[in-house]
Amino acid sequence: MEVESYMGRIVAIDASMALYQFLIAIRAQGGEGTAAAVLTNAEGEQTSHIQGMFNRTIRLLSAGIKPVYVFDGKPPNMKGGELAKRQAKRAEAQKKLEEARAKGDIEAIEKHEGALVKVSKKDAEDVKVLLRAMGVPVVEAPCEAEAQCAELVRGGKAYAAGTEDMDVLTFAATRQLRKLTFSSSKKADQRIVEINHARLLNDIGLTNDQFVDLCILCGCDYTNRIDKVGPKTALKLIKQHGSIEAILKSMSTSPKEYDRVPDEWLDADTRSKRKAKRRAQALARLTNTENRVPLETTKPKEDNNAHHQDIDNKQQQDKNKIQPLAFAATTNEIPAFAPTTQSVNTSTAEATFAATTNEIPAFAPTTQSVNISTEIEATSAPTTTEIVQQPLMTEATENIIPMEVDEDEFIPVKTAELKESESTEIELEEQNDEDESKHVPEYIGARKLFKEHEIIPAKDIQLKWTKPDEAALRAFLIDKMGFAAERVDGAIKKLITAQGSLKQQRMDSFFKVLPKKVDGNVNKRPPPPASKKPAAAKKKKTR
DNA sequence: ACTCTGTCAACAGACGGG
DNA sequence: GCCCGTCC
DNA sequence: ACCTGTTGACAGAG
Repeated sequence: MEVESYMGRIVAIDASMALYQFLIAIRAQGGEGTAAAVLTNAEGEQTSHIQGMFNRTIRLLSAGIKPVYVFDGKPPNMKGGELAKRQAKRAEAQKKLEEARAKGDIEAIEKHEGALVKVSKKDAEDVKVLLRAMGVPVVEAPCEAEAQCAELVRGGKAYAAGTEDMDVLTFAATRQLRKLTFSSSKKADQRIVEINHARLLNDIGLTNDQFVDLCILCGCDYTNRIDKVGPKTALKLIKQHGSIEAILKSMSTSPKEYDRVPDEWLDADTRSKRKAKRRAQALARLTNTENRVPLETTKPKEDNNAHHQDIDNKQQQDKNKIQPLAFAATTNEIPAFAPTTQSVNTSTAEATFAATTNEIPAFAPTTQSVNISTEIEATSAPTTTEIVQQPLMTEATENIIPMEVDEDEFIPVKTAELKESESTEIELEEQNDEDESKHVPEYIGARKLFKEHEIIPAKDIQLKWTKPDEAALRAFLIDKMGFAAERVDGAIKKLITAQGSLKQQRMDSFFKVLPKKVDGNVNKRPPPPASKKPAAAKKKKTR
């Protein structure tokens, strides 16, 4: 869509994500032999994000688009393995950065600095001050900003969520706008991409519940993924079976396939059985080193994982010989039963999540389903509201066939010989098993996160765009942040013009026909065309 | 040889003058 | 239009 | 104290 089509529209934007991007992108060369660094004021406070936000907001307003910025609250208390992975990655980057600094390797410094960019509380507060002075509304989400953006759209307070992050659709935002970063100098491809949630569901032929499951399968953030299952396969599987539970059940008939399902996705019972099997395999291989029987899933991909393996080896080599073997036995980076911080974190995080989700008030679920089903109308309306609620979930979970433990085709088990040498490792693992009786499959937690995310109901939020507070802006930008007075004044002029014309444009869009050059019309809400099929490809096709 | 998948690494702004 | 230096 | 999507090159499986 052309920019002009969105004149007068309200767009909810995830501020934290924008800030993050600005901090990474807006950097200055610091002269010869120095790494590029974020812009700062005299006190050394970061200003790149201020610069970026100020410019972009003025540009949006000048185009007649009314932004509302939504800030993150507390992170959701889940993200078990993912969280641990990120922490590890971060620590690694930190280490590498220091090494690079010591060596004076500029390229490496920049690379690792980028990986460590973080939006601090203060950064966000600074931007809130800026936005309020600009007369632009700010919403503070209780949890994830994307979820709150989606609620604003669903509740009619905003026309669309403006973000690149596909998660808003999983949160059931009615519309999403991408590529909202049109620039003043016209480069090629200035189009804004609009994605309509109801149409998307209609086109790919899924209910919202199925769509959420699809996103989880594709690896939406909060969970591990099933190896070999990407977008295409995930869609195929969901269409074929209807839910993750049904897919798992189907996969459980083939040991080879079922091996790919991450431990965290299994219920406690199946999971501990699998672990018992792995343990037996590992021990058998340990004591039987001359006579190793190759496992089918054993080949580690040298190129991909060699790095990680090295690290693991450095740290654990002599402590625990089971680790490398276990690593080989699973395709995941971190064996779930390995006595590392990772597995501990995972279980505690999940326990916390399980405990807290009960407290989440009955916000979203009803609103979501109702809105979606009313918009879908034709195709799948009857099913959407009821299809996947608790009953199906639990029922299906119970039906999953546990993996066969005893018949090991490849392992010659000689239990008697194993015991004395490896008893310590075994004890370690069994201690973990205790906590794991409470284990809830990861994808179920993720599902809850998408469907019952903590939000402020849209009806409780009032949005207002007011005249900018010129004095406050000058004080903040010029005096505090050290911006050039000339530029600021110029920008403020633009801002006032844009804010002033907002009302006019809005009236125009109500009472007048739109400018001639626009061939579509703004209010067009195309009904789901029964014939239009190619759109299904649009979602994944990069084009 | 060809297609479909998955994985990895690299990368991300906006303005204005020339 | 595109390229490139600059923003703090 | 957490924080990501896209792209293009590439490898492996069917």
